[in-house]
Amino acid sequence: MDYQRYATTLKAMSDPSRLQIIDMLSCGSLCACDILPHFKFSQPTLSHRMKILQEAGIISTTKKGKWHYYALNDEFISNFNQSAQTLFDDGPNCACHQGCVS
Amino acid sequence: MDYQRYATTLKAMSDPSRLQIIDMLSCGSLCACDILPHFKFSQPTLSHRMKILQEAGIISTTKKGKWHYYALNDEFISNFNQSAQTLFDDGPNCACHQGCVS
DNA sequence: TCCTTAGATAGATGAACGTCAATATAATTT
DNA sequence: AAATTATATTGACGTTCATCTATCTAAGGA
Repeated sequence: MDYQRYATTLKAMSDPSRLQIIDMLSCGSLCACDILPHFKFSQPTLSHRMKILQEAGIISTTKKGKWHYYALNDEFISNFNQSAQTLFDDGPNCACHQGCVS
Repeated sequence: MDYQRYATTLKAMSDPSRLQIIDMLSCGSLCACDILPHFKFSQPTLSHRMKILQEAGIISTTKKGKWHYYALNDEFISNFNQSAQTLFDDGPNCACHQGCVS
């Protein structure tokens, strides 16, 4: 499995407010102006955070008029669940397949 | 859901080598001296990383003679999977339950 | 055209993180 | 007891990260 790629995804998620944003997006898309009032940080900080989520492949942006709508990527969720399963199941990188006695 | 707690877990996981260590432990326990040769970093760095994983509740340590054995915590895996499901499913913090139109 | 609103970008600053060399501790072996 | 092996701790240093203020762009409305 691609540890680097999965680590990048996890790092983008590893923040309480980014998790809350993901939770908020789990039933539909929202624009930044809907998200911002739920948090204490500034607008540039939200913009920065959304960029992190986007670069990690977690969300996508679509533009409508002057609003930018953010939505969770479906592949993100399925990739995430699959990576978790691969990680926790016995696999080729698992210790017991490399000659170690556990 | 407890975003802070879940974020702490994800942050501890959000590193390629720590993911690889979790993968190695997914079928049994290992001591540090079994893990270290798989990586390029030094022994103190491994010790530091194991402490991060332990403080996040991901692994537990048991001492046998001069060896410290590390093992994944069962609750970690079940908590992780449950948190993921809670996050991605519609829930009370989801946008559509807070008066936003998506 | 000017003003307002939504959002992004730039640059600065302080905090957190990863790493290593050196050293400490603890168990084992000789 | 002295040497060795396994691991942890300390302290330092450089890097990355989160945040802010200020500014910029783009779209809409007066």
